[in-house]
Amino acid sequence: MNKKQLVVKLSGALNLSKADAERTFDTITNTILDALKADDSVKIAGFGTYKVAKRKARVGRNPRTGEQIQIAASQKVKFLPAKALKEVFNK
Amino acid sequence: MNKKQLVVKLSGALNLSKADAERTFDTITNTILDALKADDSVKIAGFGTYKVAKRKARVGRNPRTGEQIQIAASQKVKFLPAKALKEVFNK
DNA sequence: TTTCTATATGCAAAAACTGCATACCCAATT
DNA sequence: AATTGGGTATGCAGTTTTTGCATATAGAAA
Repeated sequence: MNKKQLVVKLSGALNLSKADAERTFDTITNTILDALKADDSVKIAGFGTYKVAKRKARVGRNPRTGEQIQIAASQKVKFLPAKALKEVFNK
Repeated sequence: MNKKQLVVKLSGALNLSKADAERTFDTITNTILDALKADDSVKIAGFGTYKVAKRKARVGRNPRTGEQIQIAASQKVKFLPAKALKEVFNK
């Protein structure tokens, strides 16, 4: 399912125009992103937690040439599924 | 930030009551979950992709006792941040 | 049409996962 | 508004899993 299909579903479920549904959805993702940018984690009960994970620098490799490469430290957004979410998929 | 705080922010940004903002948000998470339950991945351009990862059974270990443990196969929801999202946190 | 994403490759190192106790924070009920 | 029940974070070791490097291409999405 892509974003467009999701927006269509939301449009129906929320009784909104597609444009409004999309705007609503974008507002939510932006709100979450803003919190993450401010180095805050976002905990959503029954769904999961978004947090920014810091990854250390390390040695990588160019798979084509086999050549070693230094990989800089980086940050990435992590999503940790809530307990309820894990149970849904393991019953 | 927890769900309640997020709902308050959305309520302001979307000009909705808190109850409506929460209902809207729940509808979105439920829609995503339904797709995942149907074994579909959810790809949101500019944000990320949710998919269900299947993990095989394996042998683990109790860190306290060192005892070997059989771990059953399981599934978990994975979130892969989109390119745009990685860039935000690495500039 | 033009941008975005998945894939596939080998390999080193970081990170996750396991059980479990404690502390903590949140959500819901009274 | 306050209490309580429950989910979540943390630390521990050692093994499994994941990550992410470059790059082209195919396919899909905006």
